[in-house]
Amino acid sequence: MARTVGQSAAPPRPARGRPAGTGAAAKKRVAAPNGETGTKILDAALNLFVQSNYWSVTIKDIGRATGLNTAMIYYYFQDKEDLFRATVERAVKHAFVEFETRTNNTQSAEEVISGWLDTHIEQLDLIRKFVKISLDYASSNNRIIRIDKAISAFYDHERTILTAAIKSGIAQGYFRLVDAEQMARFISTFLDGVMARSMVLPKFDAIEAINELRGYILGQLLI
Amino acid sequence: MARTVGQSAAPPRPARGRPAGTGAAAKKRVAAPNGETGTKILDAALNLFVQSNYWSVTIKDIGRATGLNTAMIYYYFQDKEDLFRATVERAVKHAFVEFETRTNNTQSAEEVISGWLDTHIEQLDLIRKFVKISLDYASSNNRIIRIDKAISAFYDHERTILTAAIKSGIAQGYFRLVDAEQMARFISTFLDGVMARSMVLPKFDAIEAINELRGYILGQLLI
DNA sequence: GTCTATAGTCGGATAGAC
DNA sequence: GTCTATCCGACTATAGAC
Repeated sequence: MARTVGQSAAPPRPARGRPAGTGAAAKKRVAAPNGETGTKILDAALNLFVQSNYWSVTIKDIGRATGLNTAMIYYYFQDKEDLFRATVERAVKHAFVEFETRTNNTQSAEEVISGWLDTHIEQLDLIRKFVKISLDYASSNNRIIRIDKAISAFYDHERTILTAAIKSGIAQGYFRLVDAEQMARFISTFLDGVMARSMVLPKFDAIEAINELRGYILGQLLI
Repeated sequence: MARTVGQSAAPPRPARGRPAGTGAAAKKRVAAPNGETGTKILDAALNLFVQSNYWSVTIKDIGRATGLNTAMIYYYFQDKEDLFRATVERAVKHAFVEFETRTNNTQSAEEVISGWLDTHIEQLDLIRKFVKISLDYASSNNRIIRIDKAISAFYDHERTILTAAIKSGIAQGYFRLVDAEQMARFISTFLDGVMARSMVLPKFDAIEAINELRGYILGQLLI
């Protein structure tokens, strides 16, 4: 984000509380978080992070939500940031699975685009969670390559699917000759707006907005 | 935001650190924050809140940024939350001033709508700040009536201007007969998407996106 | 109005028993 | 794998001198 005032960028402050790496432990995660407990922690953490935000949720909150002792969190994850990273990656993976299921069988270009919007309606909560934690992560000033990649992967995937569908529709003579990349970006940006606005204004009707988008888009595309 | 998991909503936790109202002070703000120093604090606070977020910014950060002692913050504001409230209200007020200046002299309906987009391009940074702190506030789970009102006022103002312009254009025969409310919501939602996406993806070209929106909108409206 | 100093509290992370 | 107990640091807010 552009900074307009001549303040020096704040370097990432170390987390509050006892500094990590103080003790003698070798600092390796003992268990891969794929078992029952690790997954339970990830699910609870995601919901807590989404309900408020990364900085407001404490390790003790996650312990309470899972019925686990706080020390258990550190048995499965290196630290709070590592837990957040795993949470983001898991959310993206979930969203992907839904998307792939949707776009798996070959469909007409119009069905792909409309199906994409349907996915956003059906998976509204999941995608809003993804956007929410992406926004939180963006304001953390602490880049983590794996998280950057997970977020980019989501948007790249979206762009790829939409662009291909639009180009295909044009090639087959169903769609008007539009700039496919631009149109895909337009759809994607609007969908982000739906997610953002439904966070800020609880009365906002996200489904209605998506359906209105569908009308505009198809009106533009269909010959 | 809808909660899908059966966890009880976390009640707002009291702020960390020493509890407010512990001491004997009468707890009234001594000075109205309109003087030089109060304004300086507000400006610095806004920029810091936007650069990262409410929970990561400390009173000491604001002290450093202003060159003031931390105790001075509490001389001008009741507590951190009160400072945040004043910051939001100030940002909204700023944005309003810009908008009013723009929409002051009578113009054609097309000019009003296009001018609105121009305002978003020219005041991109200011409006993004507003959206950013609105999003942060939305995830605070701690409603403050004055902040709710300030945020709603912004969106209501936007809706009013756009709807009126579209209706006027229709009445005067320049625009197609569209649902004015729906179209205004569409524009407004897309603009939110532009702001959100430019936070998440630094490479995103917000100005280009707004100009593309202009093309779509005028294409829809103009006969 | 501005500062120094510090109280009171909370949260992240660890050690080590079982 | 799970828990108890606790350390250490960071934070908000205050008291009170000047």
